[in-house]
Amino acid sequence: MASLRIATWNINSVRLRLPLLGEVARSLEPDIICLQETKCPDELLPLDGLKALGFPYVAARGMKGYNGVAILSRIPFETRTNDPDWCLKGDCRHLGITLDAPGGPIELHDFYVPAGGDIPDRAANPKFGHKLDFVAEATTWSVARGENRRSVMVGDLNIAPLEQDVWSHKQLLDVVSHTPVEVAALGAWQRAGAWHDAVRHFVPEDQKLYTWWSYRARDWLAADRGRRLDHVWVSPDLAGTLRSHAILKAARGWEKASDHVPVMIELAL
DNA sequence: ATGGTCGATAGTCGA
Repeated sequence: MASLRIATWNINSVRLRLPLLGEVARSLEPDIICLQETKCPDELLPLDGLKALGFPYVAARGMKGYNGVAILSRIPFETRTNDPDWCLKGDCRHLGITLDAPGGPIELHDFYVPAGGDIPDRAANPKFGHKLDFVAEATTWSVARGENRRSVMVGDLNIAPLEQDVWSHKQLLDVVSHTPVEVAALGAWQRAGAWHDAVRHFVPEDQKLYTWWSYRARDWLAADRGRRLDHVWVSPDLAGTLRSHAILKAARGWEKASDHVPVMIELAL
């Protein structure tokens, strides 16, 4: 049995937080790290620094200022090239690879779903419409592709689907990230791919679970008003290989922290 | 108490 550890982290600037990425690598010892919000054009990616952390294989889809995803790996992979340009915006929110994993290839998708702005109304707020359109497109894409096999999907999905994925279900019903329309959309996407929630596999649904705490809180730890926005999903055939999970909450308390913390799952292949 | 704090960027925009 070989172990495969896949982590996901909204790093909120890969250039600013390259040292913290090293801390993540040392803390979790992942084989693969999927990043979101790298905020870095590909030609400015600190490639040597990333490789020096122990990840010789790197793929990135970045742009100036906003968004951006990247995948770092200790094992070889091929980058997928024909996946959709979501909402035809060219905005660097998805990167897919095929991993040369133990026991055969594994398809891995790294997503950064639009945050959706502040007002949960498509007419009043185009960003919210974009978010819903993005998830709907991804759902349609999943339906067309049929049931996933040996596939993993990670990322900042910017939706906290379960009541215990937010600090107060009632108080966040009208807050973008936890509105019923978003939760329904994410559920449709998940069902379309028959995806298995790999973190809730280990943590019962009646237990609070967060991966993000706002920068705006006076004391994020004391207030603990978090949300679970970052997810790892696996295809049904991989559910039985799930061995462990980790949510690196300590990373939120680091100097110059991202507002998201790394999430990791371990497969026994 | 509708605020608050970040990052990229060079005025604000996005989160």
